[in-house]
Amino acid sequence: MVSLDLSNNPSDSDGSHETKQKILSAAKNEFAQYGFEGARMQRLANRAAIPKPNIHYHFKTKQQLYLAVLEQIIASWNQAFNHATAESDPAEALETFVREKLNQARFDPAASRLFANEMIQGAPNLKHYLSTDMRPWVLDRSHVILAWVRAKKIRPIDPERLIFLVWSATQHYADFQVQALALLNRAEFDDSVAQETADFLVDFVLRGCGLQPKKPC
Amino acid sequence: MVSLDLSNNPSDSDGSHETKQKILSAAKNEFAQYGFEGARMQRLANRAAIPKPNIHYHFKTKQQLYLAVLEQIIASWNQAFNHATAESDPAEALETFVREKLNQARFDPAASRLFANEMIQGAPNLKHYLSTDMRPWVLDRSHVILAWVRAKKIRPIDPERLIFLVWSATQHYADFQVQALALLNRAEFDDSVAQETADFLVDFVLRGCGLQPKKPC
DNA sequence: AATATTGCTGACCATATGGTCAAAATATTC
DNA sequence: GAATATTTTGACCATATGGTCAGCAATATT
Repeated sequence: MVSLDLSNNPSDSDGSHETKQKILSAAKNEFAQYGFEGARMQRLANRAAIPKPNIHYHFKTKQQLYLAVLEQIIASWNQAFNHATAESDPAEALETFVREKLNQARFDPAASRLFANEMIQGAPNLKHYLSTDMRPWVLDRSHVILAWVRAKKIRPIDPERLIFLVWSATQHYADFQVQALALLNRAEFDDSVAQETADFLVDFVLRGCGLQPKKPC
Repeated sequence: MVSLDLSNNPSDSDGSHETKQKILSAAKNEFAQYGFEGARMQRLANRAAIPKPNIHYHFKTKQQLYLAVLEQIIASWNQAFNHATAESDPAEALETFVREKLNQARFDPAASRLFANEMIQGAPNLKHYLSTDMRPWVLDRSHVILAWVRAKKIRPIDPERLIFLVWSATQHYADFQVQALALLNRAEFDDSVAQETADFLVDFVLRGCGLQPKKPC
């Protein structure tokens, strides 16, 4: 599901690898919070606790660093919901999908926010990825869902929109975390909030698909 | 539901009003796309087709302009879902809510994206608004939903999370429009896409709330 | 131990940035 | 229609920005 390729320095044997990861991590957070144009190389360097020129040693330009971060994020997003097949139990598969997506959003909110920023801007660097990698993946997953529909395991439903809805509902908790916490009157996105959220979403999605919720009333 | 107050120039009688609105409109788009830090005053001036100093005549600083835009957006978001009462028909009220929210996202995506940017950044300028205005509003709306639950018009459900889900599902179509179009393989968010989306979401939300969808099978 | 290679950094640069200001243009008042 | 107040703008400024570079430090290599 990966398409970007931006291998940078030819030598990645060992020592500098650590620094490079520190930079990538700091960059992810900086870009996530401020977007590409709003990100500042100096502030990024401060985050990584290294001198600014060191960044430019490992990544020639801001743009290249940004692309490297994007690549890393995309590469890490290739697991969830891939297990499900036409033979799977829809309720179980959907529940796994929702929980995995929510975990991604929870444990790597910066990745989610960076992606959000890129989308808001019109995906100037990911347009190709959207059509070349993401859409085929969605199509593939849609076929599974449609198989469930044909087998009457699930009510007729637009699979693409279902996937998109799960994405929005889960990612929103990462991207709009301040809002979520303010509205739920919670201080932080801790285990209890996460579990309540996951339970709610699973329940809601299953019902939306016409499936029985876990706890029957 | 409004709290910000940043009246700028004392004289707003007439002539400059037009220019001011042009600036505000251009600023909304610029800030929406690039966020506060990524926005450029010069690019903003180009959008508004006026010289840059003219902006600073009407708005002292970038920050003040940003706040003025935020204020305008917030003020325009005070209608949807306010009609519903404990006596309303839940299905009807929820449908209206979803459709109104989706229309907002569709016809003013810049507003939605600007708000998204502000949330992603941690709401540095809207923290107070979230707790002082938005949360009370959500609480108030929650009471209506809870009344429906008590009256057995609707299944037991967490009202705050329901509202948050509708927000996320609708806003996502504005904020992630490129992604939505790429995944749905559509060229633009036209009437047909909008209607299909609205129908899907209404149906899904109603089912999620345990209500009968419009077209019974 | 000497040498080559890689990794790191302080000082620096050209340019872009938010913002100013005085003067010009326009509108308003008497 | 002269006088006044408001709005617009070209020229300009101090600073911040992404990026460079020469040299130093550390690590491999021979």
